[in-house]
Amino acid sequence: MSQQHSRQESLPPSTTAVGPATVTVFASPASWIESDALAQCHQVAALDGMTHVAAMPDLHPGKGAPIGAAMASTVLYPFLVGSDIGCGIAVFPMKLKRAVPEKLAARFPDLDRALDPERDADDPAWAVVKGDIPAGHVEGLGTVGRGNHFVELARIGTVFDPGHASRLGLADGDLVLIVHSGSRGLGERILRAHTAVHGAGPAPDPGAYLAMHDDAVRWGSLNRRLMAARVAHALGAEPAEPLVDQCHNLVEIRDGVYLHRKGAAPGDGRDVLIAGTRGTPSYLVAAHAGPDANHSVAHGAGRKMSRADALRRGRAKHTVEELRRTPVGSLVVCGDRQLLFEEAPTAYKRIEQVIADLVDHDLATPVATTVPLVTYKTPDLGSTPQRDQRRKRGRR
DNA sequence: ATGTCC
Repeated sequence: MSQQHSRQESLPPSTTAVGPATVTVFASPASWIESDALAQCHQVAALDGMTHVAAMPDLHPGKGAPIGAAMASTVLYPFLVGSDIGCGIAVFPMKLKRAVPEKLAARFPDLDRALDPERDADDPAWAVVKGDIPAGHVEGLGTVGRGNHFVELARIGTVFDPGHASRLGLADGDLVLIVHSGSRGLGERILRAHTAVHGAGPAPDPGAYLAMHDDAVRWGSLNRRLMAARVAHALGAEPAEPLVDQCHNLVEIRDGVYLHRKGAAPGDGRDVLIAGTRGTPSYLVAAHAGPDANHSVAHGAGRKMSRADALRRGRAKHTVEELRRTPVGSLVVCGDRQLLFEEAPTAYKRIEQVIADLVDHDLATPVATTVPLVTYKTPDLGSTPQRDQRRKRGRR
């Protein structure tokens, strides 16, 4: 274990009370947490029924609710989970003979193109579907989506805990496929149906919401498996079950309250892949968060800049070429230039600091890093302005 | 985040 991640005395998290609810922030003073995000935490804490808000070190402002927080309440608020119900990160083993980024990038399948049950009936990826497709929802099946979603071929880098890594079947130099994606249009439809009637108010029939929500959670996990199978077949590897698959956007009933996770992964004795950026390593950690942290850990590096700021500042600071070929030597497949700037590594916090905060607060222990080889965001069509416009209008 | 308000 490196000095940086050695377990020292646990740092006391900073806790404040908002009426009956408490807000605890698991970040060191050295970590930059936007005041807007903290204000959102306190707004959430003031909601009816709220008991405790735990803010992770990747906390940043979201639409109405903060991202990177686990929020416990006696009342179920669908907007606290947001539209991407079931979003999560899965890690799959990938056995390839050679791993030349250029060659592999060229062989990635088009993950903007959905698998069609009829047209693509003979696609071998369907083998991962064991039962029914949740909610019978086939639109967008097998697609990655946009925003911070990605599919990444990576190599195990630094191994901090060889024993733990070995139990996962992993060793230095092994290849893995990381899939970060959610429930696409399904979760969005579920939230929209609620907000159209109740806005940011609670679910009047939690059971009815949870039934649809659970479908979206299952759909997201199935979709990650489908994409992993699509990529495995395209690269000439054998599809495999995920080593870890944790959902960071969902609501669960825990200790008799609704625990809303928004960009906060389950941290109760589970292994979690905490995503870095498209140009820095990610961290596989053993999570052991307790009640103060609402049994949660961070889900990624966390945005440092809004998308608008990242686009404006990125255009002045980076060339497209340096964003497509990163400092760690990986390639980023992304035919959408705007998305490339929005997702630039400099638009995110340093993953090392986020991990250090988790370690210092005794929420997680690093197992290994994954170093990107190829990150797939959206098809590279030899991007031209005309094509970007056409793609945006969905006329490919 | 999202078949996104074109």
